[in-house]
Amino acid sequence: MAMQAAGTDRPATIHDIAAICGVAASTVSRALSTPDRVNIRTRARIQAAAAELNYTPNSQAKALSSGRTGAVGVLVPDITNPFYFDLIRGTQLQLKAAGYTQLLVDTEESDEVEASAVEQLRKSADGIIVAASRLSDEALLAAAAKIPMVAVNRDVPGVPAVVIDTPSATSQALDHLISLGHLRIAYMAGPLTSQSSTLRWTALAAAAEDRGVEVRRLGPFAPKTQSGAAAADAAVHSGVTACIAFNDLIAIGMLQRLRERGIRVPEDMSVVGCDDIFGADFCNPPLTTMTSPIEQAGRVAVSMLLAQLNPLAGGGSRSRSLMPTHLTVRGSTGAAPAAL
Amino acid sequence: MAMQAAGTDRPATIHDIAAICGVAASTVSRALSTPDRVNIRTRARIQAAAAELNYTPNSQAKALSSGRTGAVGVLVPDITNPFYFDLIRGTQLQLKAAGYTQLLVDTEESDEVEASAVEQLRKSADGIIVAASRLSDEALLAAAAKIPMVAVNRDVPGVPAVVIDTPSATSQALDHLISLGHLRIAYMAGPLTSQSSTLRWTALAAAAEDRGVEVRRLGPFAPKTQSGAAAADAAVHSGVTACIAFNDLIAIGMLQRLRERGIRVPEDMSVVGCDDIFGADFCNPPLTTMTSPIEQAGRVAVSMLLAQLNPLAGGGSRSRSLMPTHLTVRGSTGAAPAAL
DNA sequence: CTGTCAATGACAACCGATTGCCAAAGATTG
DNA sequence: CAATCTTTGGCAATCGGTTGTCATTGACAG
Repeated sequence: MAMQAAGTDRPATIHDIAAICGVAASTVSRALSTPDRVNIRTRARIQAAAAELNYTPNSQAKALSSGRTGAVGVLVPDITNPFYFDLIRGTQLQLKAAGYTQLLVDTEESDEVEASAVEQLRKSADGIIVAASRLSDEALLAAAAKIPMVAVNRDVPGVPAVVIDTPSATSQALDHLISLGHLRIAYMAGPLTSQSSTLRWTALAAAAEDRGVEVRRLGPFAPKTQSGAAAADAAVHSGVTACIAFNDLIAIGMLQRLRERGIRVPEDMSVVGCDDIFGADFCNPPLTTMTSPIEQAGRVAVSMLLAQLNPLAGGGSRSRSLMPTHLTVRGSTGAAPAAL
Repeated sequence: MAMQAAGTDRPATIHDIAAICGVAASTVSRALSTPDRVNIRTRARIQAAAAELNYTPNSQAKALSSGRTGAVGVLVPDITNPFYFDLIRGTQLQLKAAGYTQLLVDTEESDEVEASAVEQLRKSADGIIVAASRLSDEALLAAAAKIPMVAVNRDVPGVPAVVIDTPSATSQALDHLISLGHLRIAYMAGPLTSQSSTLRWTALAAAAEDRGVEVRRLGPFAPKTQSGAAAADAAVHSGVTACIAFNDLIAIGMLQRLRERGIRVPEDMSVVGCDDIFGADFCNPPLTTMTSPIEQAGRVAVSMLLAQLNPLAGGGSRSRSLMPTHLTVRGSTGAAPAAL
């Protein structure tokens, strides 16, 4: 059995170490955080004692006195959406590497929940990463003034952001469909509050006009596989031969519905998704989609946030990062059906 | 512009309220947390002022002085595994409903990372939920002695747990396969450190002996779609006509590989998964699998943990909860191929 | 009219660290 | 040998609450 902390089962504090080493608590604090301010021999003793007692600083106390919490809030609209899994994984990895803790919050696609989460996190986190914010531009800007923030897939001047460049990939998708002979194409829109969906539609409409093909907008549809049924029916009813969906969830849902209705993909209808989430490669048929570097976006967002928090080295941190995407062609797109 | 906190942009504290109401800070604290200890009129004034200043208690300070953090750690072996998405969603929902914050940690399938996370969380969380722990029985028991804990899918006497009863579902799966005429069946095992995999195999082997069919164990395989390729090859090589996979990820990976190799499912080979994760219903062919109430398990785990933390009402909290599962038959299982 | 008790709210210690300020001790220099 | 500077480490305040203790007050019973 050990000598010192035999009886005490509660975690060691800075005072325990101070008592053992015969120094003041403040000296222990300095030895551990500002080693240069302490004599090398005292420091060694203190560090040895700390290791002996298996000391870890109490993060609450640290946060209270220093003002920094060592935590970063990550806000996502829907924790069950696989898109955010990849994002969360990216942030988690990078945050852990930097010694930060991730506070994950599901804002349930609600601007109110999101606003209150921001208010809450303002005190318990050093910064936040907001994915696909549902807040208005003004509200987001106001929030960014209160707490260091990086937005993901949300472009508001004045708010540092990581934006996945799906809009430019939509023209690749469009060209792909055109090259397969499609002339009547639909865009299956996402939520009205989603800026991504709006930007994607704008880019698509511009590209369509440029190429002289007709693209109509249908929806909005909730970004869930279940809404794919409605989307599929709407697409069939509108008479298009190909669709570009707001995201893979809708696209996968469409595939299921089209199969149920006996409409063959891609012979009768081509479907393009967006994001290349888990499942896009093994659905039936495998989904042609715009592949996004989601996890990487999460890592970049964390890097930008940390740069904001610790503005140490030279070179001001970039305030906007555009992530490239590309079209991944699989089995859900094919030649347009011959006109009757 | 407002009267009081016009200039100050930093969050209001208990002292601000005290100053406004002309009472001591402690009175404010009591008015908000122990309303009965304060005169109803003073209380009203304080509450009004608190609302006016948009006061929210500082969670760090609260944690430091009260010893309770209002946070619960959730440890999962692999944050990218869709199984845990559902679990996380369940815990997130229930924790939020109870006013707790979720601290999500990815232990990377490593017992060391897991142990250090537990040690860390011990000070910054009121309790933890450990999914599919990789710790030894002794280590887990020791950890549970230090901090309130609920294990998920890990059965160690003395540690409260939520266990999804997949072992008993394996005999359903086996009977299903037998009824389809399969006589040579393989179990594609998960990680050696996974207790779930071991229990599932034990149950399956017992059931097989009971029914007089041959079930061999192959693997272990990592619980990822990528390992499905190796699993598929092993299954084909072993000459079985049906497999029961440790989980859906492996099963889905197998489907992909079998398709590549031109082996038809279910005509040449039947595949059964486990968990019914996102994707199991739209892969090709749709996967026959043992459906687990994963999200519900997360919610139950939180309830059990909270009951442990606040042992208020009568009826000691249950220390073990078994979640029922059932077989969901889809397209990946079919009649055994006729013997040559 | 006085003694007892409950209700109320102030005071101060405390949670575990950080940090500004200062004094003591040792090193350096003229 | 004295004067000055530097290193080192202690003291105490602070962060924002919680909570035990105690004094004051008014109500009520005897």
